[in-house]
Amino acid sequence: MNLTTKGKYAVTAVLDLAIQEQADVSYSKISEVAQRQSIPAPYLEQIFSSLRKAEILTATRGPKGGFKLSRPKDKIMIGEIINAVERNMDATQCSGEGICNDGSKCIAHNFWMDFNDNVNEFLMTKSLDDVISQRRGSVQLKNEVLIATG
Amino acid sequence: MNLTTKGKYAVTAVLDLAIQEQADVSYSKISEVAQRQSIPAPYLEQIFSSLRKAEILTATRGPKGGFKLSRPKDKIMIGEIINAVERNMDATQCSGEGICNDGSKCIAHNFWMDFNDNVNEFLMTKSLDDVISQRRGSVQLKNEVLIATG
DNA sequence: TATATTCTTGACTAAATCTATCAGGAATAT
DNA sequence: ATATTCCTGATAGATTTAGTCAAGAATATA
Repeated sequence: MNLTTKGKYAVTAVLDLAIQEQADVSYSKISEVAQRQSIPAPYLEQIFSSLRKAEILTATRGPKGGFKLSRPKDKIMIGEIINAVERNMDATQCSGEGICNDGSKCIAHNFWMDFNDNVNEFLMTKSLDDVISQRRGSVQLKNEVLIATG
Repeated sequence: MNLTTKGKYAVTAVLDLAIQEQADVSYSKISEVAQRQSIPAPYLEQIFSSLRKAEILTATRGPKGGFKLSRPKDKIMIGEIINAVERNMDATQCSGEGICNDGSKCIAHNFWMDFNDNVNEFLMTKSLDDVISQRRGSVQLKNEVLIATG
């Protein structure tokens, strides 16, 4: 499993675009986002390129050009962003193939599959809108209550 | 956030010791565990050393020596094992210090803190016993139901 | 006591990955 | 035309990972 600076920059930068959209700004330049969020601009270029290919962002070139969200901010999930730029978020050693110990499932295989489910569930149910509205996802809150009551 | 081969080997190897204990085997040699679980023995040596320092395992040297769990298998949590061998499982850029954007919290800071909580909750509520009994943690099952029903 | 066994410690290394940088090109608004 | 902005691909240093290796210390057993 992998969650690096790249994925974190990606989430921050896309959140920045969502906030701009809220303020009625359409396209933002890489250099603007980079400066606001303290991200190296040439690195962000790479990251935005991946996000555009993943159809999370839309770009136009030339003066007044830049990037914007390709969808409403409640329809873009944090997990999508991470998957678009990170190598892999799978916790199994075998990419889920079940060949982690000499061709068979290792004794931790099912545990890591459960872990994957947990992480993916979390990341795929949090939209940009949830995050910038400070709304903690309702699933997460209910989960916390359950844990507290056993 | 980091979850590497090392952490996965660690979980597998400690699960192996838990299974051995269930079969009334007390001490297991590194070489035995390594072979059973397809882990390079000298690497496992390093890993077990960390786990001993974290008081998850107990070792004795000499013939008939080896490693065993330092506590009952329902009192050792998977999260402890990972924390003992991995560099850091924190998803924030700032190690939680809130200085991730030019000295202040970045706009994703609270989200990553929530993510940390979710992951830690999962890993710290799963014991070795839970995993080898194939018991899915009750928290996780309840969570799944909630998600399904909205 | 001698010996084989097993952990203990620390140094070392090759390969992979991460975190960028940079240059040149293509599209577009004015 | 020209300035602007994205687009693409190459490159490279630093860091981390995933191990290996050697020498030493403790212990059981004969």
